[in-house]
Amino acid sequence: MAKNNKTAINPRRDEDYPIWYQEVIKAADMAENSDVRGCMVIKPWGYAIWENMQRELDDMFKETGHKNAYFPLFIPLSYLQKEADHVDGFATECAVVTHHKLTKNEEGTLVPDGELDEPLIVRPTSETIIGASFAKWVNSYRDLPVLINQWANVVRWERRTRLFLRTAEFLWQEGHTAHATKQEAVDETLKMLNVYRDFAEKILAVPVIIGEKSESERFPGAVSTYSIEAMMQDKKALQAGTSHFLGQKFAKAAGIKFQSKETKEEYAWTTSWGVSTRLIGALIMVHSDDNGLVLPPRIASSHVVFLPIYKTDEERETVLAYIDDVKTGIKAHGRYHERHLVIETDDRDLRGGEKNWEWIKKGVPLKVEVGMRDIEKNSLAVLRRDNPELKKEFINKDEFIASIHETLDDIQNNLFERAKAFREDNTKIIDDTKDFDAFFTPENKEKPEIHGGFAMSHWCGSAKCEEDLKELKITIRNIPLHGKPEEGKCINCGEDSSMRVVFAKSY
RNA sequence: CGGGCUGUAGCGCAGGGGUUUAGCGUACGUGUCUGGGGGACAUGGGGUCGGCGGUUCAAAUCCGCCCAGCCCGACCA
Repeated sequence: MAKNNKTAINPRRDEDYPIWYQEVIKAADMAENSDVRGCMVIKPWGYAIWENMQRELDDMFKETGHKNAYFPLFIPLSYLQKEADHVDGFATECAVVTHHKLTKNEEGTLVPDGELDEPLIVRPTSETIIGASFAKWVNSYRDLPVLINQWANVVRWERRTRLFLRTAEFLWQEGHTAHATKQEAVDETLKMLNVYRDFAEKILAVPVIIGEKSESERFPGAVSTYSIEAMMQDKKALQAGTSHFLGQKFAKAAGIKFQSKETKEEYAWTTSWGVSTRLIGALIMVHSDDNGLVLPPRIASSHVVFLPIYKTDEERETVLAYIDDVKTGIKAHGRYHERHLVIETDDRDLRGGEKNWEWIKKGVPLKVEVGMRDIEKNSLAVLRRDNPELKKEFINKDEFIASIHETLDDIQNNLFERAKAFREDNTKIIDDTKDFDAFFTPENKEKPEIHGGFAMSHWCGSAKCEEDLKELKITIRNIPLHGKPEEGKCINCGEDSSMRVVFAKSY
């Protein structure tokens, strides 16, 4: 059998990152483009990740007092219009429903018919329609706070789409809350931002920077927007989740009013926050390597795959029985972080090497080969996907069973630490304009190599400086919440600045 | 929405007005041998050449329009 030195994914990350990304998705069988422009089909291996995200997040939302509900897919056009900034932000990317039936024309082809009096838009986000409900639900300070989350699909008619990162239709959750006081709403906004950070770091093993968005990057209609920002392996930033303090703007637009203790009529203070299937894109781009997907165990579609190796039917029985035995042992060991371990046995009649590579490309954390030789030695041939050398280890069966949770945790931590080290290696404190320009300028302009990273530099706070820096194709990702106040000079204009912000190229 | 590149079998590609049935690699089916890192041999099946229209005796091939994908911009959660 020829030893093969080439990588499973072509091109490699350093050769062509965008194509590498698509190939990883294809090789892992996670999703594909559909016949509908900009929309994807999420296949079982990819969807399982989303289901796991949903379960983990849903628990966290419930623990912080939120309840799930569901609101309509369609939003009357007039609702969107109620909040001026909101309209400006979304009007250019709305799918609009104008008819309610189809009829056959003379040629026998189906054409839209029955024009609606008022067009409906397919929700790009639900502030306005949920606001309308809140307005009905809230009359007294006793009705507050209202803490609602919805799991839904939304549509944004994006010009340029990429699987998971930006699709015309995507899945997400959107939390919407209403509060009696400003402080309470601000606290909620930050609380959920922290929930997102915990989720990203603990479950996805993706380190993030939490911070506030600059005015130009703010959610349309928000008073302030906060984000979690992650660094991908091409050193670009990805906004992985947002939390918005909406002030009283949407409350005023929708009429969410209540009578206070002091019997005064007041507008509520609202928030909204969301994460989407874009997180799957983040997961791929943070952990995967030149051999395909690498999944952190806490979010993995499956945790362990057994590959039985045998020659005869008799051996097959023996091997499968041995595997069953190991499985039973693992199950008896209890749940992994309150989740049943998902264990597969791949007994398809495929050649060994091919089957091996398939699971490597799918990123399953532990791949275990079992053959007669292992059985004789009461051992297992285990491959940890986080091992870049792809070297398998022979481990005693009972030890494997006893330590499987620790092994999975070790993989989880390893992936997190690796991602964090990568981000730290590529985050620079830069005060000199020339250094700053050089940092963000590729050597090869025609086909830019992977370069840059996060620059922690001073910013005076003006929108003009932010605009000027777009020449370098960078934006302010966010203003870190826990940054130490520090006097300095704006990297663009040299004016006084009291804060360092995160500059980066982004998705 | 602008610029560039690309659409031929599941995937990757060749062919670039006429060569009787459109090829190659790989994947897929069957058989034998194999089997602990991407097998071997044999034998099969699979195609509206992205779509529509035009030029022509003849179009995968030339022309026009459209659609889709990717990259770069603009725009944007």
